[in-house]
Amino acid sequence: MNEKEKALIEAKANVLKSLAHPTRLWMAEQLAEGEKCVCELAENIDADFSTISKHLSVLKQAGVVEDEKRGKMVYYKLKVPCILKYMPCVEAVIRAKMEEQTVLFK
Amino acid sequence: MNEKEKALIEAKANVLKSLAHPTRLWMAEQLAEGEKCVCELAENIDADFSTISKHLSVLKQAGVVEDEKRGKMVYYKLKVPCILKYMPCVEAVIRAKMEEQTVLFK
DNA sequence: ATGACATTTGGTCGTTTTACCATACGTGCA
DNA sequence: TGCACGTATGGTAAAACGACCAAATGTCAT
Repeated sequence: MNEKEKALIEAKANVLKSLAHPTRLWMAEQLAEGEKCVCELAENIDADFSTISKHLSVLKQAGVVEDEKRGKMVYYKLKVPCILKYMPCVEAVIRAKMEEQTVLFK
Repeated sequence: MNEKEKALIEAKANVLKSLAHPTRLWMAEQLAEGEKCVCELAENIDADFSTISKHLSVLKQAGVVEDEKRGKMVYYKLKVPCILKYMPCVEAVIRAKMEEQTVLFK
């Protein structure tokens, strides 16, 4: 693996990592419906505002979302919407695992 | 968000997390070509065997890969191959970010 | 300007992750 | 049976992460 491939793998892993947290994944899924301000996202998250803000910052750093300040509020939206098209496959992994465990009881 | 939704989000985040490490993502990509034994994967990774084994164990726990022991060797393969179909979109995120940074020099 | 509001930033601390080393386990061959 | 080989497991230390609190920033209305 050369330097370039290594850098690409690291970059990809980083994008995945940004989504690999329940709160951040949930936020991204919410944004799939359209842009939302931080306050709207925060309504349904039981965590400090500063925590929420930091999670959004991680997604932004990763390039998954972008923000725009309008008045007092900051709006976030998905930057590359396909980023969530993947979830059915992720769910397939989970289903496969659950089925396997279910078999143990038969 | 009810308990069930919460559990699903956590499960999904967990699958993503298993892939959100350069070494593990690289391994998964290698396995897309077909099953490989630990020794084959190890050839191209600069890390301790125990480290490699633990990474594979994380992928297995997450349900992304499965293993099969044949003789002295253990073979791993992708369990749900679609899990890598996503990478083009992940790369799109990276490209978008890079283009943005490039613009800064114009 | 002042205060209230929405969000971000800095600091601290407990938890999790990751890498390495040493060691254990299971398998096939001498 | 004993040894070498391929892989997994346990322990430990360093680094990264995530949550909270406190305080800063920027914006709007007064």
